[in-house]
Amino acid sequence: MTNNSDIQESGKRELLLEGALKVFSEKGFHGATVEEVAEVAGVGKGTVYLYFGSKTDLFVSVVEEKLKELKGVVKERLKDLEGARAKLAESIKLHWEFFNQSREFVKVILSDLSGLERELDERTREARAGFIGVIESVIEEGIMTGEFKDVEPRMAAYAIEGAISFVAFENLVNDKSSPSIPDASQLVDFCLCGLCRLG
Amino acid sequence: MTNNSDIQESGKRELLLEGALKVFSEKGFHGATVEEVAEVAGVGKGTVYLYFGSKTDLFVSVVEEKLKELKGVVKERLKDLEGARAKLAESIKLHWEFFNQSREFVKVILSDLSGLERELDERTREARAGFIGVIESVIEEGIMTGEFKDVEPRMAAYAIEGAISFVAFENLVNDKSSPSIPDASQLVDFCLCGLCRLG
Amino acid sequence: MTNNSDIQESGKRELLLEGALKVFSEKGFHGATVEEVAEVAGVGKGTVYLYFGSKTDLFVSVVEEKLKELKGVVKERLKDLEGARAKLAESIKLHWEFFNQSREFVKVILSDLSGLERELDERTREARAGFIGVIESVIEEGIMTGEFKDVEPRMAAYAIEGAISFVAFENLVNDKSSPSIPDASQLVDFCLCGLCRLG
Amino acid sequence: MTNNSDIQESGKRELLLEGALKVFSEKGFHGATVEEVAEVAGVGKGTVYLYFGSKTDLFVSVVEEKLKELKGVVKERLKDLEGARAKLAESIKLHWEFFNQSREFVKVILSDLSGLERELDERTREARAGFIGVIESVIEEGIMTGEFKDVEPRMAAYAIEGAISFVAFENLVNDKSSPSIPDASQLVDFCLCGLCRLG
DNA sequence: CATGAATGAGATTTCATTCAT
DNA sequence: CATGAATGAAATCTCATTCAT
Repeated sequence: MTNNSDIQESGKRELLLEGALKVFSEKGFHGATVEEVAEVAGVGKGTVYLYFGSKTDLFVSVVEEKLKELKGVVKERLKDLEGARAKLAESIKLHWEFFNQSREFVKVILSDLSGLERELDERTREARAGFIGVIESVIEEGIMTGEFKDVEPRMAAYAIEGAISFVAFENLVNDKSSPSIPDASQLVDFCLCGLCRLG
Repeated sequence: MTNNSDIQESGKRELLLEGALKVFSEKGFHGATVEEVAEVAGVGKGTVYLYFGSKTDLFVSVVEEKLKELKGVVKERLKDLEGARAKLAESIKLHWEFFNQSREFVKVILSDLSGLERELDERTREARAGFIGVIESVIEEGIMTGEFKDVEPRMAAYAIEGAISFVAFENLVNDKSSPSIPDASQLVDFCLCGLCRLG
Repeated sequence: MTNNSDIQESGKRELLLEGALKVFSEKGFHGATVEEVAEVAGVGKGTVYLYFGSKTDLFVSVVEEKLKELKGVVKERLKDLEGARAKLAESIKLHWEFFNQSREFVKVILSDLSGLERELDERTREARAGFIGVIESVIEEGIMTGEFKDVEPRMAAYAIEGAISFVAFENLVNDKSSPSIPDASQLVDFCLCGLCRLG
Repeated sequence: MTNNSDIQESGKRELLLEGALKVFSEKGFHGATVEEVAEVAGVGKGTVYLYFGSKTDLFVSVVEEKLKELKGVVKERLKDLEGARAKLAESIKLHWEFFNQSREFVKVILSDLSGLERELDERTREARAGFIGVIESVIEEGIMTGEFKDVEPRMAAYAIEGAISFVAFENLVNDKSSPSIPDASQLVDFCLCGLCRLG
């Protein structure tokens, strides 16, 4: 949809996104080569450029895709919940599950994109913003209903995102095959109530 | 005959570390070139390899150096404080100041090093762990004194580190010349007490 | 059952030659892509290879076609003329008109085909030679009748061809929408009488 | 002087220009590879980019260099001559000698540069114009002194240039080891007096 | 006959690293 | 110790050509 939009639905685009996710996750943006992505996707090198404008476009597309996916899941699940607290808890839980399900993806998110072309950088930022926007909304809602304190919603959202990402990343680099904290409840508690024991 | 060790006392190493910090911060690991670092440091390109084994070694050294520095500062300041709460608050504050003082450094910390040589990767991890260890200790102390809940200290430390980093990063990519939240008090409150209104 | 030869009478070949002329003229041999030629011709990319052996073959065919066409036109017009002088003048005029009618074609003629496959190179050379042969014959005739000096006919023909081509090309690269010398009379005079003022 | 101006005088630049002249002459711009040029020049591939910004820059530099050289030679020789006629004759002679001395260079001059970057295209045009300017001046002089007819000087200059180039090229593609017309006198006569027998 | 998705050889260019001075 | 000219491995991307439909 980025480059050549009218290509027959052969599923190659999906194959490529999957392969790219895998390779970028393992090696990061710069460590990965287009050739390897193509190989993993089971297509020729040139085919990549039939579906994506450049290596960077491919990368950004992977990020967009995944974040959009998560955003969708989160929004869907929040519909049935009442109360900002419950919603935030659920968001964090889903987020956590997502990161532990396709764990290497954290590395993709944290990948060094300094020096990307403006437009693509923009797209990454937007995808991230869109995704974080969901959490931001929940926080805003909580502030309105009085459940949450009067914080800067965006800041809080990024703080939460950061907390989840870093814990997930830590799990990852320590090569634990399963996360050291098995469920998200500790993170939920941390975000909602902080570290301090209540008065 | 001021100094007879085989450590060159010409100060070039320091010059290089400074230059590298600046350039890596601006362009990230992959965006930076050894040549530019040498230029900024005011030395020849070949000189880099007299003091550092490789570009990566230089990069890792910068990270180590900076994290060690911050670790030292934090430890020093914590000595005079009483109570894990106060100590954690101070840690966060210093951390925040650090990130906003040499703001671009966040990018360095988050830089994509996937696929690095094992040894160097190890050193980065250790530097980070050592640095985070300070916060971890404070948390452990708080748990013991009953100030903090009985959380997994490492997880909590990473959550805090992540929260700070992401908020700082968000400030960065939005090109705000000054951070949107001017001091760290909101972050401190978030980490200590969470989002929920008490009672 | 209009035509039973194995020559496809769908007109695609002609369409392709036309499209190729246009595209090669605009972008030169190397700047043009087979895909664009096919697009302009309104056929599929693969179709090109049904009618031509390769991109180069297509290119050479265009040259052949056009030069043959011009050769035909010139020969036809010369039939009714008397005297080598008049014939040469008419040839130059037609040549000039041709170059200014499909002006970009000069670029095609001058296009860099170095390193072409021998066979194709040969064909270009022959086409050019055949085309120039007309002028050569006129010159030979003029020498016999005593109208022209006893020059090497081929050399003279190439000199004339070069003079016309370069002036046309100069017009082209200077982006003049109409040639700076509107008719060929100056060129005719140059070729017939040279620069020097008589006696 | 194009890219990195302050490189020690190791003679590599000259080596590269020579190698490039040779390779571009044999294979044309597109047929030549940077690697081969480097090989012929006896340097590494990367070295090319130390002295020239790109393959195209290298190519244009060769053209500039050679045309400037010829221009210089012509100007020098014309100084001692009297009369536009004699000057033009000498110019043509030198031109002819030049083309037959480094004969393959014609192909370089005629090379297909469609689609070059604007700036470089400009440089080629200017080099050519500067070179042809010499002939143009001579023609202007001749017109003023009454030796030549009142033609458009630029057109005449290009016509002459074209005549010489095409004859030289014809010699070349026919693989004659020595030119079919050994000296330039026929060309001189053609340009000065045309084909027609006087009176 | 016609198509265009797929391919992969091949070209340019960058840049970490070396080493002669 | 210091330098920076030289190198060449490696990566991205293009595009003529093929072939299954």
